[in-house]
Amino acid sequence: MTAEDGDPMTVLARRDDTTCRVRDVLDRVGSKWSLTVINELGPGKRRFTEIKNSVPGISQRMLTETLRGLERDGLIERTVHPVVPPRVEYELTTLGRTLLDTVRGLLDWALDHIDDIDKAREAYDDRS
Amino acid sequence: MTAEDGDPMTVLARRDDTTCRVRDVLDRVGSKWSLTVINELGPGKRRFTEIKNSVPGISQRMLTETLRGLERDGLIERTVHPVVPPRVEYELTTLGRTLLDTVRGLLDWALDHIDDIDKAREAYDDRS
DNA sequence: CGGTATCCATAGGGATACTG
DNA sequence: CAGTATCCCTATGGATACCG
Repeated sequence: MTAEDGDPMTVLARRDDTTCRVRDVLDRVGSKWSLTVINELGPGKRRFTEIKNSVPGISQRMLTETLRGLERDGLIERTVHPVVPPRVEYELTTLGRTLLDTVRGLLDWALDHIDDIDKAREAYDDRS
Repeated sequence: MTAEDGDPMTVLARRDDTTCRVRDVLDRVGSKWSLTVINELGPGKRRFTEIKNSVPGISQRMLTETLRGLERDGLIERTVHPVVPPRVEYELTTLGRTLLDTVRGLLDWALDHIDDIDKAREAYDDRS
């Protein structure tokens, strides 16, 4: 998996234009709410307000922007049902689904190591 | 928030205080340069300037801040060699190493799907 | 070399009000 | 319900200069 044959080249440094494009992707995926929202859509279709309620702390504005960004990147699909009151549903696309496992990996890692990190932070802050 | 039965509760919505702490971790890990830097330290010890050179676009200030944050979280260790000129080396801790695979997963995903995403963006922008 | 310190512009993002 | 539209403040982060 690694290119550890004495070559310190990494996936991100391989070529500069590729690097920048990877950065674009990371900026989207790593943006404040994206991972959370993608994970939230894992189980299936969700409505706007459902998502909003299950992601504590997100504002209406940020949810809209996050969803638009993910839609633009082809990771989720937005379906508007022409009824009143409006019903809008979001679901992962095939592409989005390929990201789901990775996202879960990161989220699970975070959950598993929160305590370690908290301790490390305390230790660090005490030292200084 | 309500916890209905049959509700698709997710890892992030499980409990509110846990949610917030996961957010903290995600904010660190998902911050602009962290994933890249962690990945960069995968192969082993690196010096400050080495890292800076292999992460195109990062400023000295941002690299310092990113490294400090990761150090505070116990993900990397900083070693200062008392020589002139100074020599400072960074390497992943055991904890940091547990994150490496996940990080690589995300980076690899980004690399693998850049083209898909670019196409999706174009298609989206054309439509609107 | 490996940082701080400072200044400063801009994007991120909250709060609130309004709408089809 | 599912958004826009504003306003406005703050954190992020680039550029530059200096330092042990």
